[in-house]
Amino acid sequence: MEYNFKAIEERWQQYWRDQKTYRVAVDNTRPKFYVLDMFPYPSGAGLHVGHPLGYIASDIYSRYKRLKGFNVLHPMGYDAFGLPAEQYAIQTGQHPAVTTEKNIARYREQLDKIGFSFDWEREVRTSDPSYYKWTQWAFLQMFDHWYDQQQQCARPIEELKAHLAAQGTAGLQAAETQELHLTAEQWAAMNEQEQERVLQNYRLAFRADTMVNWCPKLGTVLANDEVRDGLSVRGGHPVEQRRMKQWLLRVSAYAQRMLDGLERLEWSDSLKEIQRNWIGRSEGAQVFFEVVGATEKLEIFTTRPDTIYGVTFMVIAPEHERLEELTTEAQRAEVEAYVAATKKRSERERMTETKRVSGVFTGSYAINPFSGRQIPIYASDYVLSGYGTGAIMAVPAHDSRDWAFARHFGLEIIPVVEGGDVEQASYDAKEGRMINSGILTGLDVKDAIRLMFKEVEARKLGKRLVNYRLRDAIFSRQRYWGEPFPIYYKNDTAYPLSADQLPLELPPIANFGPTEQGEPPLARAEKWCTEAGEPFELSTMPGFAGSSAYYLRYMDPHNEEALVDRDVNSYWRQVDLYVGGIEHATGHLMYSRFWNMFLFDLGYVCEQEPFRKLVNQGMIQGRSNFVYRVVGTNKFVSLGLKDQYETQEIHVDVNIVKNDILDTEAFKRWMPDFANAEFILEDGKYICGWAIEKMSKSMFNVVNPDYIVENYGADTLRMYEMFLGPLEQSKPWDTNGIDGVHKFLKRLWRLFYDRDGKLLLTDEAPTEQELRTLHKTIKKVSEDIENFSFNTSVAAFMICLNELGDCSKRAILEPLTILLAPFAPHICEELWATLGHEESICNAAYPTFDEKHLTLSSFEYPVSINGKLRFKHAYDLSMDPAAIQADVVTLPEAQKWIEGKTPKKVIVVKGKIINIVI
RNA sequence: GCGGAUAUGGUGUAAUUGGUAGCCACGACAGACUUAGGAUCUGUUGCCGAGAGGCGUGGGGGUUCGAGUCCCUUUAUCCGCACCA
Repeated sequence: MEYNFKAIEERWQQYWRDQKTYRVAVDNTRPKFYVLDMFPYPSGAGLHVGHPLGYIASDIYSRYKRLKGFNVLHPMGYDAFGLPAEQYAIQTGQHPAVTTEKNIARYREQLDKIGFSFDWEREVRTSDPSYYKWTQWAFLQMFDHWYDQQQQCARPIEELKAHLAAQGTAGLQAAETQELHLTAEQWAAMNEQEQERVLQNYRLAFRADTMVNWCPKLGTVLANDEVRDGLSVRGGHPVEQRRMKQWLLRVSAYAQRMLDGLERLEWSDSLKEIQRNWIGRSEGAQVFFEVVGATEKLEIFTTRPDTIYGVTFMVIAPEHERLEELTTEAQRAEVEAYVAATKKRSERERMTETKRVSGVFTGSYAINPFSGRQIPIYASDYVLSGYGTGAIMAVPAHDSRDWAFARHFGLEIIPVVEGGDVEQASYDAKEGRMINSGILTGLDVKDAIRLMFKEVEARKLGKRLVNYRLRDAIFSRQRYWGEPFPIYYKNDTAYPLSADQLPLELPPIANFGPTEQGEPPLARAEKWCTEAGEPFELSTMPGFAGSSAYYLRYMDPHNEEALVDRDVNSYWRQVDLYVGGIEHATGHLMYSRFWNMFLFDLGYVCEQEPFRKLVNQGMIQGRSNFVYRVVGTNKFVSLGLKDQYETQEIHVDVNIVKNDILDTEAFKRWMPDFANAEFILEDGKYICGWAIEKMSKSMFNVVNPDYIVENYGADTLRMYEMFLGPLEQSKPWDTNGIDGVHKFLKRLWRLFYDRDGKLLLTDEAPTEQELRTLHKTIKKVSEDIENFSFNTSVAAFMICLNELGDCSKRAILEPLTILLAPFAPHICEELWATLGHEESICNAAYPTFDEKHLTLSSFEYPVSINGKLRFKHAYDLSMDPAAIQADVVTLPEAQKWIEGKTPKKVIVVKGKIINIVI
């Protein structure tokens, strides 16, 4: 009987469904383990062979943990809101809910075929009202809280109101949009709307007029992580800066905690580094500069207060709110022209032309508080409005950008740190002795910085300050297919719905594009207002809203009273292992941490961090194949001969190429154009060229998992994806080579059954050699799984079979079957049944290795390190210990190696000296 | 510009973490069985060399009895951030 993977896989998938094998529940008698995959956005294209890579790895780990006795939570769901479904809707009029539903069905079908151990009863969909109720709920909680910097904790807005009523802003240390100074009397004198405007300055979910990334093509604003190189990540459309009133989340309030929290996470160093950069903490000072003829001082942020004597001018961003006030009549025309020109330049242009110096003099002067000199104030787009205060003190001698600006406008350059030649370039290094710097002269830079921090505070010119690059997240999108805001308006003031009014369901509309007035699509909805007629918010929430707490919902997906029950949450606690792509480093993985910390502050969850350990699987790229058409003919020339002709390279479907050899008949059938193609072969074959490219339809290099499952089975697919290389490494998919893994499973099968289907199992006692092989494999495989080194564990299985030869002994095969079950669950279930077990192999116990069988052949070998003798323990199972002993000989020549000293022993293996013991 | 990662046969990779470089596979070559092979099995396969032998982990240097592994330097590729004051 041959290994009939198709029948086996169908049978066991059905069995798992029927028996609810993968259903989990809270069980206080067993330790828990939570393994999570980043849930997919169900796109219309379905899964390609790269998508399941992480799912397979996490499934292996889940199954392994379960066999080890853990109660494993391993859920799956769909990130179902999103732009592609909406754009498809705009083009075709099909409701996004319909296409999403269809795509999910397709995804589920593909996932099921691969044999995952998901508990599907816990499935969540972010677009489901019973799910997004809790997204809206969390938003309302953020709306109702502010961040107390002193207690490092979110607190109810009522407590803030009480504080304002009692003492105004005095003594308030809150995360805020801008610094406010109010007395209790001023607060009391405000009407409701005025008070609300003040509160918006503190709420963790708030509305503000800010510069946003506006994408005209998509008709929506985008968050910073959704924009790359001035283009939208989705679609690659140009993005421009615009001032708009938007909802934001005060993510920046948690910057320091998110930075500190990284220390406690088992994430890769590179990922932590990306988040550190994104948070971008920098220590410096806030300094106020007096402006000639103005009452209000100009506030700047600097990390180099030591260079203040070298400040020869100031620069503010073109968007700076005081630009107009600082512009003198004489300069007005020029400044306005500059601002207009800046606005016209897209974000992309601004970024690609960073070397181009531009700017304009405002006509105003400030006074350097230390040197007392008058210095001109410029506006330039090299100063960003969003960072710090949008204004800088320029030190051309020690900042390359200021230097370039000063050179361009002929401004003075005063060196204040020894070390460089300011005629040639700025000297940016933070080391050297201070010169030309009044009280600082003669000090080392580091001491000067320290002294200046004190001086600035002593002279009441400003204070020490930590700045973060991390911006608040823009939370509204002018789109239809997202969560509606549980917000309505009265006199342009936002009011929250109460929790019992949730979910606020997305209303049906027929046309999904923006209105002619440029309003979001929800403006088309009928009766999109409260019963009293107050209009609801027209924007919807962004994609990251729904994915920010889904891991919590999986713990308790059917709870209608709470996002997650407290007791349930204190059992599952947090995700122990999270597997997903690194592309979410600055998006989802930041927002989730923020969201979770916020819920932690409110006492809804018991862990600060959502994901304890995180593994980033690499991207699977495509491996494209090419044929070479002789120009002007329908003749195709094989790779090795193509240089003899003038050829044109054409992508060919990788599914009709095997081991780079083209199936010429299939090629003729592939496209009408090629029906009567002729071939110039080499050695009777047509060899294709190849290249590594992104996996995409247009390159004809998409390999579908269904195709692999159909032809080789899910178990082969699972093992081959792992065998391809280290999990975290990006690598191209190459179906060549899958035969090796498939052959392995067939060989395993043949240890149980012969060709005629006769059972080969025996109860014979295993030999010592066989036991050694078994226990070595147990040790290797379990260590490898713990280290996510799945490629080497697959290799270990192959070595194991090679060594076992045709051993059909139950005592060897039974533990081996359990060992392999996480990788190839279907065939192992079948073999497990063959071994006479009635229960699923998922309920078996993972075998442990016995040192006894390993120590037998292990030996200690001496190593001398820095002249000291140490012994290392080694398991070299390929060697007979007796033979090793025999190889220990003394060689006179070895004395030469150690310069005269007499060696005690020289260890020689296969005639080579591998060690000399002194 | 700053930061991070990687570099090993024709290909994917492995190496007890400083101890026989190339495990395990793919591919290729040869053979067996076969009407047939995109089935199965056996053998060979880093490079040069008929052989003995020599050379070999991107390049150069260093530490060490011993380096793919550690240090310095350099090159290439990939990724992240990027007027962040």
